[in-house]
Amino acid sequence: MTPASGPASGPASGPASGPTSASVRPIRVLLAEDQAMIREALVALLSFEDDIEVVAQVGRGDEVAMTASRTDPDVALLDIEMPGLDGLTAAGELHKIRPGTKIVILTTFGRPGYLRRAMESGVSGFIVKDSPADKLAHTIRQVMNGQRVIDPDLAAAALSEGGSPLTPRERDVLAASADGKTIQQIAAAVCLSEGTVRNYLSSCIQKTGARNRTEALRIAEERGWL
Amino acid sequence: MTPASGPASGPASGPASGPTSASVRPIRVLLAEDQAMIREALVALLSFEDDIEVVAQVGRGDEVAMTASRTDPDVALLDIEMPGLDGLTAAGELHKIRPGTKIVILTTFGRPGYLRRAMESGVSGFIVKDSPADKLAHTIRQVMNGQRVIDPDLAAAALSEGGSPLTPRERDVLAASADGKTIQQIAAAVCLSEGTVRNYLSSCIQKTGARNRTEALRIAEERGWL
DNA sequence: AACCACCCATGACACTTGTCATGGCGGGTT
DNA sequence: AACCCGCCATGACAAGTGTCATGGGTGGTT
Repeated sequence: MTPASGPASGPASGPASGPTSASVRPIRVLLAEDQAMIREALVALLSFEDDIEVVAQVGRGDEVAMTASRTDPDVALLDIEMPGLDGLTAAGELHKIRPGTKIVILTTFGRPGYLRRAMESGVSGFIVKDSPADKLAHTIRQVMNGQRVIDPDLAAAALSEGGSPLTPRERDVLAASADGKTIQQIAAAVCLSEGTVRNYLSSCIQKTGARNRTEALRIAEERGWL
Repeated sequence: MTPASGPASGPASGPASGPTSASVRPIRVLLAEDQAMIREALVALLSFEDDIEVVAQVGRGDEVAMTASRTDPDVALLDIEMPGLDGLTAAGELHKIRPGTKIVILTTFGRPGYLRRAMESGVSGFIVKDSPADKLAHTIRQVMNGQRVIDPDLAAAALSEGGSPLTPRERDVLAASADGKTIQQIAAAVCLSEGTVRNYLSSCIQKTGARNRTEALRIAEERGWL
């Protein structure tokens, strides 16, 4: 009952002529978004564009690569927050096996660290859900033209921040300290001595400029250092 | 260019006959959701329903009541996470000035505490964004018929939990402890002695069964005790 | 009046956490 | 070989945090 709910419903009736590009064959889009209602709403939104066709939908990050191989999309539209595999990792995986497929990240949080990781994963576009709706179709057409689309404010913020100063191990320990876990629990989770955990956390706190491990975790998350 | 972007675009051509109800006049819907792209995508989704018309969109909670007075909707569809005023408070406000308007909460997180607060605010429907897309239109029609629509799992979870055991002051202090704040900072924020803050936090930790204030905060948030 | 719940505060104590110095191990650089 | 960096660990100390007992004040209930 919703539009384009099948994997291949065919192009819109008549010779498709998109608002900007005049290609006969519509742009084939894979959409990955975990919340079903939002996913189908985005499909509805794109169904109004004659030159764009959603050929596949997935609700988990770990289904992106396989579904792309099967449905051969031109553009993959990926949310970041997804079960199974986050959108950024899924982007890297997809870019490795299908370098020709353009990738657009569509996310709620415009964190500079996300953007940096996205650029390292071969992503062509990065837009936030706060943007007006027409930005979505517009971005899809632009990346198909070989352009890169990045929110200007976000790009500036990402450039002003350097890369993560945390060593891999520090990162692990800090990440394991989420949800108010005890030093004991963290030590058990990462298989380390409690003293070592405290040392790592201490240096995380130093490097983030925080006063707690809780605050350090929050700061590191915002900066995309996890 | 997006469907139903104007406040009053009129009913669909021909005598409207909805899939379930056979009313001539379409159901007038007010949509409140802060993320512009999602909001317009939901509008696109609802535009496929002949018996439903989105007559107003807002991106802030504090605009709900005023816009409802101006546009006279039958149903208000409210997200919870919004700037200005959260959706639950906005629901209470709206229910007070327009008790006839049905209210549906559409949210990302299905927390039992949210549901309880929603019920106290005169809400008729409560659905999560994980639901399939057709649930949205279906829910709108059901609440128009005077029915209540609540996710069964959520209802069970909310019933199994009692109300908040936290006293108002405990709630304040715990809420002020977010983001890894120090006891000093919390005390300054709520204008209390440091010792008193520790006492309140201690009882919060007791009542939540947590081992930290960090974990206590997380638990209280999940249960909707804030 | 007696009682209870909540509010606020203080002080003492024990536990957890953050910091620092120190040292051994492995790998890569100069 | 000397050096630096990251990894892991220990021990000691200081600071922060959680717990408990205690007490005074307010307002509502029985």
